Amino acid sequence: MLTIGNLAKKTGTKVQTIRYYEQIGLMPEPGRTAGGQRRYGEDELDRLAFVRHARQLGFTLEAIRELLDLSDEPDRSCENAAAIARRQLRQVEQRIARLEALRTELKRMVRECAGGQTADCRVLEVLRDHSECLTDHDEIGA
Amino acid sequence: MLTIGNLAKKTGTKVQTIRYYEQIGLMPEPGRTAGGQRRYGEDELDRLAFVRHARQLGFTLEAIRELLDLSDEPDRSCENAAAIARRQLRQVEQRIARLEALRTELKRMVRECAGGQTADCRVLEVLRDHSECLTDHDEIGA
DNA sequence: GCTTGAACCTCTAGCAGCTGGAGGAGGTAT
DNA sequence: ATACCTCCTCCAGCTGCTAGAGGTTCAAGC
Repeated sequence: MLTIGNLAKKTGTKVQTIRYYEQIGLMPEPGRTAGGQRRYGEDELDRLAFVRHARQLGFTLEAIRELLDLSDEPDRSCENAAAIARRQLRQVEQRIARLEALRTELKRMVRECAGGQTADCRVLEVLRDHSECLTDHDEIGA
Repeated sequence: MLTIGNLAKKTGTKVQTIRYYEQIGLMPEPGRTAGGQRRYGEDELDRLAFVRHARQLGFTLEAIRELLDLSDEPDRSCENAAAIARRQLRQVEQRIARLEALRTELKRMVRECAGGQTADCRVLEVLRDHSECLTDHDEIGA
C-alpha cells in the first residue's frame, strides 16, 4: 500500500496533482486509513502512470478520460482509441506548422535588427506594421 | 472616433478582450462619451494592432508590455527589444522540438494499431506501458 | 508511552489569457 | 416614441495544475 507521497514519487507527479485528478474524477477515490489518509494499490499506480504518460504525449484530460474508459472495456473495438490518437496527432501537426511559421518570422526580425535605437528597430517596426510581416498567422494561441 | 466594437472589428479582437487589456493596464483608459461609452482614436488603434500582432507571434502579455515600453522611448538602444525577440525565438524552437518528438511517437502508435479490440490496441498499450515508448518526453506542457 | 517531525488532510486562491453571460443603460434610425 | 443594437459593469468559468494556510496523523526513536 502506497501513501500519496510515494505514489507521487513513483509516477513523477505532485501530490496536489493526484488529489486534483481525484477531484475531477480521473482517479478513483482510494481507500483510507483510520485517520483518513489515502492509500493506493497497484491498480491506481497503473492508472496514474497511464494518465501521466498520456499527458506527456499532449492529450487533454478529456481525451485521457475517453482513453481510460475505452481501456476499461477490453472487448470493444479499438477504433475509438485510434481515432483519439489520430486527432491528437493532427493537432500536434497543426501546432508544429504554426510554430514553424512563427519561427521564420521571428528569425527574420532578429536577423534584420541592426541594433541601433528603438526608433529604427526592425523588431518593433514589424510589430507596429503588420504589412511588413510575411507570415499569415491568423489565429492566436493555436 | 471609434466605438469599442469598431475597434474590435478593425483589429480582429473581441470587445471583451479590449476591456481586459485595459483592465490589466496594457491599453490606456480611453475617453468616454457623456453616457460613459468608450471612444478610441488612432493611437489606441495602433497600440492594439501592435499588441495583437505580438500575440500572434506568441509573445506573452508581459513581454508585450516590455516591448510597448521600449517602443515608447525611441532614443534608447534597441538591444532590449532584440533580446526579447531572441528569447521568444528560443522558446518557439524548444516547443517545436518537443512537439516533433510527440509527433513521432503518436505516428508510431497510430501506425501500429491494427484496429482489433481495445485489449490489443497498440495505442492503449503504449500508454499503459511507458517502457514501450521510445521518446523521452520528460516535461509536460512545455 | 511519549515526543518529535515529516507527511498527510481540507479548503481556498492564484497563474495565463481570455470568454461568456446576466442585467441594465446608451445611441441611433425610423 | 419605439425598436433594436451596441454598450456598460460585474462576476464566473475555462485548462491543468500549483501554492499556501492551518490543522491532523503516522512512524520512528528514546
